[in-house]
Amino acid sequence: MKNFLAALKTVNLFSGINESELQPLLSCLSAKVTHYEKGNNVFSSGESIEHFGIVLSGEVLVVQDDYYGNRSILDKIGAGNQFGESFACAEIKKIPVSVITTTESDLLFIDYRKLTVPCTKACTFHNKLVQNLLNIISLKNIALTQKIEFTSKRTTREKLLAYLSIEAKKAGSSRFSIPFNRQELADYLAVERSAMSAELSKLRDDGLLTFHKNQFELL
Amino acid sequence: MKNFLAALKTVNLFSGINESELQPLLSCLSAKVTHYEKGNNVFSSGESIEHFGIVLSGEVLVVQDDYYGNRSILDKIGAGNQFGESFACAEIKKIPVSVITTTESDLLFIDYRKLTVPCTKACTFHNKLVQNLLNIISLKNIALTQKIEFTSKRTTREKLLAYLSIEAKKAGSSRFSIPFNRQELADYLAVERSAMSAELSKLRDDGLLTFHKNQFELL
DNA sequence: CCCATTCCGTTGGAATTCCAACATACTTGT
DNA sequence: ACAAGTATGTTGGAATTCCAACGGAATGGG
Repeated sequence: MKNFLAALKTVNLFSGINESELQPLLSCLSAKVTHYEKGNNVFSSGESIEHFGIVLSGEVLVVQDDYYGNRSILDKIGAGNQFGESFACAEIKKIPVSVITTTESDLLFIDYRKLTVPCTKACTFHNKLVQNLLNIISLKNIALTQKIEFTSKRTTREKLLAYLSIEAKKAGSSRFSIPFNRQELADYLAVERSAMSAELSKLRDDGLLTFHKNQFELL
Repeated sequence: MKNFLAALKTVNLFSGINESELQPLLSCLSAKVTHYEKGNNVFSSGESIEHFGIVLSGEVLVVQDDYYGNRSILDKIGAGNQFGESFACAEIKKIPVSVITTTESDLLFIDYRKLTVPCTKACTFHNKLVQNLLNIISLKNIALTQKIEFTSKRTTREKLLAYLSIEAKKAGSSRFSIPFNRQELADYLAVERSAMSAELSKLRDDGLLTFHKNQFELL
């Protein structure tokens, strides 16, 4: 486990937990590390899982196959990040996704039930872990809700204005910068990059905003 | 509190908790009921909240105001349902939404920190509560992710096929029914109802599926 | 400095969606 | 059975987006 200390320290599920507590914590949770070769199935859709994973080294993909067998990539998880926690915590009988390794990987698995049930030793970090987990899932929840707000608008113009006006409000100023380049913003809002660029220019011509690179100002 | 027993029994956060345990549970959590008049602000955007609400009677709206002051309704919460739990659990400094009552309402507030910290009396329901909360938020998470998968497709046809093919897979059969009428499905997929109807007909003519009301079959 | 690459804005035609309007079931209440 | 209301399918023109292609600006090596 020592080899993975660097990775473990970057896991946000463990944030606020002292490095010296990590070892007892992991044994208390009876966490297990498993090594996978490239291209292995970690979880298969249809399974029921009560544990979730943390990538210590390597990379995994969360993928979804539709009725016709077309596979789409939902997420790419690198070292220090976790996967499957929502499915484990939701206790659903059949997970709708599969998880596969894209490289040789070391994965840490944690049983989510062990988190919520305080152990006999009254470990102090149990509460912290649960709070961290709630934090992580809730933050994701908020981000997803926000994104749906934007992508549910019908036109590119509406999507842009919805997104930019929330960013302005978040920044507390009419001048603000966004964390995306054009292609990323287009993907985020689910529109064409070039059409979005054109619409940005039109918004500028209509006197609604100005921009330079990822610096924007609403007028 | 007794007046609200019927409502409390429908709260899914309390599912699996015995009715006789509700009273001690609520006092252990130092939960408080507050009465609101119609049109009151329960939470205001910009605040920081460490407690979330449960509607015992009446109704509240979760709303978001953009930079220009346009208000959009994110959610409508009736008796037995909760609001704000993601914001409380995410511990964000400024919530991006406001919550207002649309009718006279009785709201129950619970401090989310009291949930995660076991009390001195070792209440048995603490674990259950935390698991329920994780469950609820995770399920919402999964539902939101799924919806984004569909709405991120570019064309109505792609959205329909993505949605229907996942429903077919979920049902484990090429024949299945969906929980939406046409207008609801259109709203869910963020497209026009009439355009969607037309596209459904085209998909039928193209031999990809058949349907009758909310009964579908993929071919 | 030059070359390759990436990012961004622009443009025009094809494809798609929106929108309003209308027709036809199907439902519901009386 | 009838009327009113709701849900769904259809259609045509307007508006929007997609898509491919291109050019210029900015960036990063070598």
